[in-house]
Amino acid sequence: MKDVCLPDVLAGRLGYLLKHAYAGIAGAMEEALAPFSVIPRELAVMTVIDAAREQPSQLEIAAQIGMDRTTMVGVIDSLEKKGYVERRRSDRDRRRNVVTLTPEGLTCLREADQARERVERDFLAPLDAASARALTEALQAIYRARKAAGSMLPAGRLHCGRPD
Amino acid sequence: MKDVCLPDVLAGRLGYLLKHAYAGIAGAMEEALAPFSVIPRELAVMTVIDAAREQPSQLEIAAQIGMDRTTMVGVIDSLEKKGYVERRRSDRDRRRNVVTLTPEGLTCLREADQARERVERDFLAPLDAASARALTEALQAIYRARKAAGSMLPAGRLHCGRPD
DNA sequence: ATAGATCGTCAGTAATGCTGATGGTACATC
DNA sequence: GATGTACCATCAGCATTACTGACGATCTAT
Repeated sequence: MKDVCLPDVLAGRLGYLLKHAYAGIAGAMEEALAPFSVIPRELAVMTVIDAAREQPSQLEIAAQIGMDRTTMVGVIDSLEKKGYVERRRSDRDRRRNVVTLTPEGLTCLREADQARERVERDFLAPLDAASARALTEALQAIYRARKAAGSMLPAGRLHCGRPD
Repeated sequence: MKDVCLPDVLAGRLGYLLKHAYAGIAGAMEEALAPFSVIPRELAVMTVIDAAREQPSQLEIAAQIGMDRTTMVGVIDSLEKKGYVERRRSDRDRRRNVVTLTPEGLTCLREADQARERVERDFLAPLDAASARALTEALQAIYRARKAAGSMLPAGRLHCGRPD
C-alpha cells in the first residue's frame, strides 16, 4: 500500500486517543487474566464483591459496575461454574441473590489483581511518574464530575467499533 | 435497592476509568453529531480524507483509523448515500477505490468538526487547563509509544461490555 | 388481602466485528 | 507476451455483546 501521506490527524482527537487507550489496556488485561481463567469483567465483579461490607446482590454489583442486570446473570453463571462465587437466596429478601466469593475465588482475585496491577504499570510505562499521576488524577476528576452530574452511562452504552 | 455500602473500588482502576471516559465522550459525540447525520466513525473517515494530500483508497483510510477494511465498505456506503463522499475507481490502479469528499461532505465536515471540538471542550470542562493539557499529552505519549512498539490494535479489537 | 414495585431469569432482537471466499486488477518473472 | 503471485473491494456467514420485554417469585404499603 503506497503511502498517500496520511498525517495522523486523529492523534489530536480526544475520542480517538481514549478509544485506543481503552482498547489497548483492555486487550492487555484480557491477555494477562487468561491464566486465571477470568475476563476483566469477571475480575471487576469479584473485586466489588470482595470490597462490599455486606454481601451484595446481583443487581447491586451490576449497578456499581455499570452493567445491565440481565448481563450480570451470565457473568455470575460463568464465575459460579468456575467455582469462584456462590449464589444464595437472601434470607432477609428472598428476591435477592446474594453473591459470595469462595475461597478459590478469593485466591483467584488476589492473584489476578496482581496481574491487573502489572498491566496498568506496563501501560503507564511510557510516561514519567508525574505524567502517570496526572493522567490518573485527570481521569478520576472527570469520572467524579460525570458521576456527580448524573452523566453516567445509562448502564452499558458502548458501541464498539474503532476510533472515531 | 438498599445501599449495601459498595465503596467505589473501581474508581482507582485505570481500565475502568478509561472505559468510562471513552464511553462518555463517545456517547456525547454521537449525540452532538446527530444533527449532521453522521456518526463519529463517519466523521473520522471524512477527516482522514480531507487531511490526505492525495485521495486515499478505502484500505488506506481503514488502516489509518484502525478499522477493518470490510467494515469500511459499509461506512463509505453510508456516507455515499448521504452524498458526502464519492467512490471512484483509481485511474492509476483500478483495484483501488479512491474516495473523495463532495462539497456537501466538506461543509458537513467543517460544521460537524466544530461540534466535535465543543464535545471535547465540554468533556474536559471539569479539569483546569493544566490538567486538561496533561491528560491529552499523556494519552498522546501512550499512543505514540504503543504505535512505535507495534502494539496497535490488530485493527478493531474492542469487546464492548462495561467497565472492567 | 390486594396492588404496585423489585429481583432474577430468559427469549428475542439489534449492532458490530471478524473470517473466508470471490472477482477484478496489478506487477514481476520468465 | 503469458503466467503466477499479491492486492483491493465486496459479500456472506459467524460470533460476540448488549438491550428490550416478558415472566414468576417476592416484598411492601395500603
